[in-house]
Amino acid sequence: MEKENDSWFEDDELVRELLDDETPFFVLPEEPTDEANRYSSPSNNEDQATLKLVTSSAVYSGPTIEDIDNALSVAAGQEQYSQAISKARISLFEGGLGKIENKYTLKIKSWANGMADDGYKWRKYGQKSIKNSPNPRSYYKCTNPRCSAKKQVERSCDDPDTLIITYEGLHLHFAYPYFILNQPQPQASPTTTKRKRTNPQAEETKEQILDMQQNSSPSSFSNNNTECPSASEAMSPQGLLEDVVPLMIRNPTGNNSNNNNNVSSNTSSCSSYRSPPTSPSSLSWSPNYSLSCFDMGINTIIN
DNA sequence: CGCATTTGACCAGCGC
DNA sequence: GCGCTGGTCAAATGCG
Repeated sequence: MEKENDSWFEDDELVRELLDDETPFFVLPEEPTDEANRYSSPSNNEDQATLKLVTSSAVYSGPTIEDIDNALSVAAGQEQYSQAISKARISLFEGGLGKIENKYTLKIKSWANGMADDGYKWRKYGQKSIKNSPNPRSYYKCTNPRCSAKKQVERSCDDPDTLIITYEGLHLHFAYPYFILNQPQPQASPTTTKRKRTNPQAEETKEQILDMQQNSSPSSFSNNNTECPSASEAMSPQGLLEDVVPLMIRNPTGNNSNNNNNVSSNTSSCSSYRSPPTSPSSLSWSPNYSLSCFDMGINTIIN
């Protein structure tokens, strides 16, 4: 919660916007073509794909692997992204990422503090002993009340140095920055933006997003996750990958010498709410580090 | 005192 | 139906 350094100020601003019920931070473009021109980098296809995802948002029933694959496949037809994403996926799976039903699993070598950290803030809510395994399994939930992401951490019984981390669900809040905004300066005139008329479909979706913001108090969210629109559908392929990519950063085979590269320069292009690593026992790396590392990978591939 | 973690109880799903 | 197993809940505990 406490601010680590100046680099968090931008994120704090974003978080405040996200949490402010009075401010319609996410608004669909009135004129998609104009928006597509505005967000023309790297390609209009990306915006159209994202728009498609946003406008097709439905009742949130929990992200699935299909959601991820579908979202990824949206960009798959686009030359730049299909290449980038396919490479990223290959890299992920080569690094130990596995896919079991609706969960992603990752086996990594633990070192130093012996804990795995992906840059998100997790709350441990349970621990169970596992049959035929001397090591217990820990259960974590994302501390963001709007997020249903969970993960399980256990040690491999074959190799005590290997952590088996199972990710289930997506970081809903992490999808927020990928909503298309029709206001370059969202704080300029919130009231006018909120009631601005658009096409009916866009208006409906905007209302869904606003409803999500208003209904997603911790209590209501915990009672009923269906209040939320599909995060996975509203998420860009980049965001989806980032949800699992952070673990790759900790892959022992990875090149950790890149830690300090482009940390600040990339946060603006991919600002997001990623909770600071506050769990004393499990967190040991910078969220900006994970973010920038992925950005470097994707940007390198794309460029 | 507030927050995170621990830990035992409870519940649901599944196989026999 | 019963027992086993995994997942979740919530009170107790610890720590800063």
